[in-house]
Order: sequence, then C-alpha cells, then structure tokens
Amino acid sequence: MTLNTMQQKIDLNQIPERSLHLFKLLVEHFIQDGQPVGSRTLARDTDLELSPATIRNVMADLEEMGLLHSPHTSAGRVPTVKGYRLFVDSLLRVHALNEREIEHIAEELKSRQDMQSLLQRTSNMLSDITRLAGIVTLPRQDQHALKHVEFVSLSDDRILVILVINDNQIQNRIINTARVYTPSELQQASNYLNQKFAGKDLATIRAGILSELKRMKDNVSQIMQTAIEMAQQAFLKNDTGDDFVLAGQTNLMDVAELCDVERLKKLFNSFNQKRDILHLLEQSIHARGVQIFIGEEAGYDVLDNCSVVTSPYEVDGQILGVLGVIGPTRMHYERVIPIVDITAKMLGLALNSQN
Amino acid sequence: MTLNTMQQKIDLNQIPERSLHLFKLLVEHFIQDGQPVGSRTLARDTDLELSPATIRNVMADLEEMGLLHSPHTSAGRVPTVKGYRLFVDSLLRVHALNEREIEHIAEELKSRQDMQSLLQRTSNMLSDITRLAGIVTLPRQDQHALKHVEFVSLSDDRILVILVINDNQIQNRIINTARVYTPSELQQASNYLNQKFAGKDLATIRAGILSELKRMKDNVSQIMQTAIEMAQQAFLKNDTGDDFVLAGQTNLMDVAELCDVERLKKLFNSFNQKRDILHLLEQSIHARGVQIFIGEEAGYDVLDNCSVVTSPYEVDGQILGVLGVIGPTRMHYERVIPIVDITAKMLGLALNSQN
DNA sequence: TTTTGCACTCTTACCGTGAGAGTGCTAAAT
DNA sequence: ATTTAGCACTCTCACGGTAAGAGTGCAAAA
Repeated sequence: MTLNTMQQKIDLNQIPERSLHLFKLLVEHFIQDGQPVGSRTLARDTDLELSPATIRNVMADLEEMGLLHSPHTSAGRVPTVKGYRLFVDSLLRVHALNEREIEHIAEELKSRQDMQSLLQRTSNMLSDITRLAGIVTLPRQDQHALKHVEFVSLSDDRILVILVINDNQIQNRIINTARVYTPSELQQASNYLNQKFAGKDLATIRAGILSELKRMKDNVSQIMQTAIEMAQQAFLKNDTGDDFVLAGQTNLMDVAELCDVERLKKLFNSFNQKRDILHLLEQSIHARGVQIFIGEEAGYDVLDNCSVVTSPYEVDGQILGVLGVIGPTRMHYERVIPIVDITAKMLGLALNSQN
Repeated sequence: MTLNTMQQKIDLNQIPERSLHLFKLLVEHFIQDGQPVGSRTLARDTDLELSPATIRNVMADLEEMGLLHSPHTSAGRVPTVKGYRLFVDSLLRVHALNEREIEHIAEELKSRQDMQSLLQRTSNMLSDITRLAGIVTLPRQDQHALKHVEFVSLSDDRILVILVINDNQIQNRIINTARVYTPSELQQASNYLNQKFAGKDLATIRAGILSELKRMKDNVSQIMQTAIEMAQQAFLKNDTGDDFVLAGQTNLMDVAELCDVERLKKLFNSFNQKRDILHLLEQSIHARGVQIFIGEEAGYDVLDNCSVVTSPYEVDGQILGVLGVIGPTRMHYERVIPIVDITAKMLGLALNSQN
C-alpha cells in the first residue's frame, strides 16, 4: 500500500532508482536511531556493493534536491521535511497489522458505553500502542439527529436540559429562565418538542424553532409557547471548546528531539488552547483515509519536528470526526499509519453497532 | 495570621530571636530568586548590623538543627523541608488580598452553571492567578441528595440514566438491560423512584434498594419491580476516576528547579494516574482551613521539590471537596495561601447561591 | 562511473586553569 | 562572652586548548 501524494514537487522519475533506494534506507536508518547517517554506515547497511565515496556523491545530489540536510560539515545527513514527504508518499510500505494487534484494538473498542467515553478510550488506546500522543475529535453535532430532549427543574429559575443525540451522545445544559415553570409544564414542553423534532438534526431544529416563533403571534397554545421558549435557549449553538480528547502527552517527553522544556511547553500550551490543533485536524476531515502532516508544513510552528497522522472516522458513510496520533517527525510511520487506519475503521464499527 | 502547626519538632523558644529573624530573611530571599543565600548577602539585607562571620555562626547553628542545607562547600544555604515547615507554620505572615483581587475571584466564580464547569473554572482561575497548577476535587456524591432521576431509552437494550444530584451535579450513565422496556414503563419507574427516593442521599438509596429487593418476593407490583431492576444498576457505585480537575500544568514547566524533563514526566504521569494526588488531597479534606504539604514530606516522591497548598470547600457547613495549588517548594506562600483560602470560601458561596 | 587517498572541518569529551563565591577556623577585638 | 577580622581552603563554573572521531569534498587514479 502506497499513500497517495498530497503535494508532489518531486518527480520520482527524475531520481535514479539507486538514489531512491539509498534515500529510503537512510530515512529508515535515521528513524531507527535518530543519529545523522553517514556514508560509511549506509555503505555497510545496503546490499549494493558501493564504496562510501559513491554514496557521498549520491547524498550530495539528494541534498541538492532538498531531500537531505547536514546539521554541520562533518555530521551525517538527516531527512528534510520535503524528504519525509517523499518518503511517506512514495517510498514507504506499511506493514499490515498482525491479527493479535487487530484483535486487541477491537477488544478495546467494543465496550458499550456512551460516545464520550468511547472516544476517550480510543484516544488512550492510540497513545498506548503507539507510545505517542493520541487524539480524537468529538463529532460536530449539527448534522446529527436529536433522539430525545428532557427538562428537569433545578431551582426556580434554572432548568436542566438533557439532549440525547444520535443514540449515544448526551449533552447537559443549564438554562436560566425568567419565570418559574411547573414540572408539568416542563413535561408537556418536552413531549411537544420530542414529538415535533425527534429524529431531525440540530441545524434543522434551530431553523424550525425560528419559524415557529414567527407563527406564534397568531395562534398560541400555552404549551407550545412554553416549549418554544425553552427550546430557543436549549438548542443554542454552544461551542463547548471541548472539541477533542488527547491522551498520552507525556509520551512525547521521551522523544529526544523534543526534549527541551521550552519547546515542550509551547507544544503543551497549544494542546490546551486547542485552536491550532483543531484547525489542523479540520483540514483532514474530508480526506479519504489516512493523512499525514509533517513538521511545520502546515504552518504551525509549535509542530516543528512533529508529525501528525490522522484519519477520519465515519458511521454509515457519514464522517463524524477525525482521530490520529501526534509524534516526532522521526516516527515509525510504517507502524503508526496502519494503526491509525484500522482504529478509525474499528471506531466506526463500534459506533455503528450501538444503534 | 499565623498558621497552626501540623507537626512541631522544633521548639521555637530554643532558637534565639535573632536566629529566627535571619532564618526568615534567608527563606524569603531564597524564595525570591532561587539561589543559595550566603552570609554576605544576608548581612547586607538585614538591618541588624552584623558581620558576615557572625551570620555564618548563626547559619551553622541552623544547619545543625536541620533547617538549612548547603548544596556544597562553597555555596550559600538553602532551606530544608523541615526549614520550610518552620517557616510556613510559625514565621510566615500572609498578606491579606487587596479588594481588587477579591473582586476578581468573586467575579470569576459567580456565573451560574453546573457544578462541573464551575469547578473547572475555579481550577483555571487558581492556576492563572498563582501561575502554578490549580487543582479542585469533585465532590464525593455519596452523602449528597438525589434531586431527580430520569430514564431514556437509547436502543432495545440500552437505557440512559440521568441523575441530578444536589441541584447542580448531573451524572449520565448507560446501563444494559436484559429485556426491552417501553417508554411508559420507564416513565412509571422514574416516577416511582423519584417519589420514593428524591431528597435522600445516594448511600441511603443504595441501602433502600436492597431492602426493597428483599420485600419484592412477597407483593410485587409490576411497576415497582421494573423500577427496582433499573435502580439497582443505575445507582451502582461508580468510581468514575474523574476525581479532580487540574489546570495550568504547563506553568510548572517554567519553574527552574523542576525544569528537568525526567522529573516533569514523572510529575505529569502522576497527575494522569490521579491516585497519589488524590490520596494526598484526601488527607486534607477534614482539616479546618488551609493546609500545606511540603516536598516529599507526605511520602510521595514525585512531589519532591513541590509543595501543595490546599483548603476544603464547603456549603452549609458540609465539606464537599478540596481545592488548592501545586507548585515548587519555593513558592510565594504569603500570596498563595490567602488565594487558596479565599477561593475555597468564595467557591462555597457560589455553590450555595445556586440552591 | 566508481574508487582511492587525503586534506579539511566540525563536534565532542576531556583536562587544566583561574576567578569567584562562600565556608570554617583561629586569633584578636570589643 | 560575643563579635569580628583574617586567612586558608573548597567547590563550582566558565574558558580555552587539545586530541580523537566522524564525515565530508575533491582530485586523481582505476
């Protein structure tokens, strides 16, 4: 399996077979142990019978093309971002996971719980088996169907709204009201709303509420009026800010190239602010299959030296969200990619079986 | 305001006034800039007209008593854990917060929302104004009153249970059932349970359910049976593991004495596992007022070089949980202590006003 | 086109040195 | 009996020099 290219600046045919082979070897070597790779090492490791000098020439060419880089005169070479791109898009062959691993993932995801917990668990699992940071976005709820709405009076002017969305997502909100509502009013209101809106998606419901409000001037049953008053607040778009779950951040502290407190702090802060990471993830929500962001390619400089491997997850062909893994550019892509891929699929299945 | 002592190994009267004065000065100096403090510096900074040599003698005595420590021969002195203890318990005078600060805290806490969000917000605020890590435990729910229970059918064998506890805490659980329940069955069951158990605390309810189960053999109305079946699962004790909210961990990355990736990793991991931290916090749940844990005093070696300042928060005289701040032993106690103190009180007020 | 040989560069670890900071001790001063 | 001055001592830290090692690039030979 070879990944489809995202941006193809390099013409594969322009590069001799042998150079590509050596390049691939070099990247693999570097991913393995993080040290710049020199010509001697490479000569020893390949079955091509070549002298270090020849390999030096090849490496010089590759450097010219912008695929490699020397930290300094007498260090070996290290892949550039462009180099990683080429490697990942055209050279890498991922291993299929063995059955035991697949089994393990399936096992981990099959428990029957609400969606939030399931996603949390997925994130944990991703970080555990990759030893990197796992990330899973919560689904946008707009396009999903309301299953049930319920009101509970908390105090004179505070009402708890419970929205059940799509059979497995539960959302609680508290709304403040201008007057006291009796339990039976609330009961009737929720009956009315459930009858009218259950099964519709939230965006539609919001629109529906507005049109009801207009009609209300004319013929107003008391029940309807209460219901609509409630609903107006209850269905307000709320950006919880709680848009993804992250796990295993501490795994990143083991990675040598990120092992600088300043850098780590910036990275962790951007995890907390969520904004940048969210932007990045949104970019991949409509990609088919696994997508890979390398280093600051995407323009977020906190992600310097980091790669993000993502895949959307879906139920019934509808994309709900994105999951993936954040780690150093120097990660074992051939292992991480299929893990992300399979996990996304399994999560889709797990969510589907809940209906 | 002087804090009451927790363990008093040092007899204050055994130490000359002057030594105490110098000791206090030294600790304050060290807290200020983190460098070991030498005799010259101290001689310069005090208004006592003493030569460095005299001060050296005093310092030697203090070291003898185990209050100070020299990193090496020709460094200045640094407080030991025992030294901090003395400082915090007997020497420190905390500044009252100025009105602007109190105002700010009140402002931050007065929004009317559910308890979980309020606690999250409190934690954030603590970390923001102290520039350290803020922590707030979620209340143990056993002793609190059930306000309302509600069942929603999700699919044939899955039912959503919504528990409203104490007017402001909401808990969702999903339970699996052996057979299909109709909506009206669920409705009747919840009516029954609400009528029977609303206002009682969860522990009592669990006990009540057991005794109902026994009685059931005799006279069984269908409704009751359903209700008790549901309730049995619904009120199972669940340790969510989600027992405290932490904020501002990244603030700890600025602290020089923790600025070692290994150490930070251990610390963050213990935050994630929650167990140790929770144990520590539980120790202070029945203390009156602010309590301070210094370094590995409490036996958790991840907290080496860290102090934890806590205070329980309460509503109507009943302690709900604990909040506080985690930072380096070298923190500005005279500022942090009143912040934690006031925040706990304000949080109590904020929670109270919700009823 | 590939290889050999070689000079060159850069990093890293190691060592020795000297300045600076702070100590402890002894003897003198108050 | 304290306090102080004087002084030798110790330890850290920053600096510079050196030598080893790794890897390069280039020119000339194969």
